[in-house]
Amino acid sequence: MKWQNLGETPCSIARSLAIVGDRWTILILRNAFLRTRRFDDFQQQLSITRHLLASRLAKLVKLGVLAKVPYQEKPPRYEYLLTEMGRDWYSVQLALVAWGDKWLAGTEGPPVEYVHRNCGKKFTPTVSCSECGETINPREITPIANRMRLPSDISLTVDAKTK
Amino acid sequence: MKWQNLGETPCSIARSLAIVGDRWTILILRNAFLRTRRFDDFQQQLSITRHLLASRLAKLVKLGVLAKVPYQEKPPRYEYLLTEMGRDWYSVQLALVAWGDKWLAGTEGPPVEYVHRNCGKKFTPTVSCSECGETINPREITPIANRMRLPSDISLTVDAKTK
DNA sequence: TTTGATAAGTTCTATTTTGGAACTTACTAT
DNA sequence: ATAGTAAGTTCCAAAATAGAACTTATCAAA
Repeated sequence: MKWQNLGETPCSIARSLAIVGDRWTILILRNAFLRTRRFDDFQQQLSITRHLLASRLAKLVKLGVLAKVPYQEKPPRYEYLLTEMGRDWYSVQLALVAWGDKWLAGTEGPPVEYVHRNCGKKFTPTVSCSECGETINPREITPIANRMRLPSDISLTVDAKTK
Repeated sequence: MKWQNLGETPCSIARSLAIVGDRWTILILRNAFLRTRRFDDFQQQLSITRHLLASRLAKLVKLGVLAKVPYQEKPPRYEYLLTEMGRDWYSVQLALVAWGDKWLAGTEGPPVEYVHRNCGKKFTPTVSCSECGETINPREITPIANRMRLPSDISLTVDAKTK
């Protein structure tokens, strides 16, 4: 599989990875959500090379995740703002944070906590069913292939024994 | 920033990326959730080089995401099974699928749909608040740094104008 | 009017990572 | 004896990345 083709395969994971499938891109988006907008700020905060940053930002703009917006004309200067598509990435970021908090935080607890202002409480981001609201358990999900060919043919179960 | 250090920074996103921050690893986990367990099956399904597959599997085993379990003794053969930590990754995967379905599926609709057997319906994975159950909107979240230094100092707002 | 600073990149070379293919080891089956 | 299977390892060429310096455009200060 070549990375150029990845975005064209009938799999939403593969397609997403074609955009955000490298570590720098995800860190750039993390900082965008923390209100970083300018080239040099990203560069200094992340210690990313300028070359890579330029190419990642250009890609995110091309694909519609960020918008490059002028903030002054003389000399021309731009900032990178999250689009609606970019803002929607927040769900994935929160899910990633929740996983890291649970499995990688060690004894010190999570590096960042989140308050949901609507209810005023610190919370754990939870992936739930849009229809019944229940928290998702992988064992209770059946994937149905529309156009993607699944490696095996059937439903997802996680701990099944070798036949 | 060097990748070796990424796992040690006080940020759950960075730490998670130290494990799953490359595209192959995420595709390996995708297929693991579709019941693939053996080296050659992963290799053929993904068209990944054997060398990379071996190194990615070893890393996932070392970090506790997969378990390498013998399934026969003569000759010794192993399969790679998701651990609890690995199964928990499913939340992130679903969030990623939901994002890809929404923004990258085009007119054909999602390549795979998911049924929540508990309620019997096709659903969209939704990230919600563990405390009040509401769907999360990034504008309603305030991150609180415990040990991570935030680039700016304050709360997250996505579309604020340049000052 | 030279010097310095700032922002947003681009260019250059060295190093690291990845891709592709063949090879190895330890069995089993014909 | 030959072929097949599973799980890797080895080798080399090609691609991506890191690190540092350089460029362009403008403003501000000395």
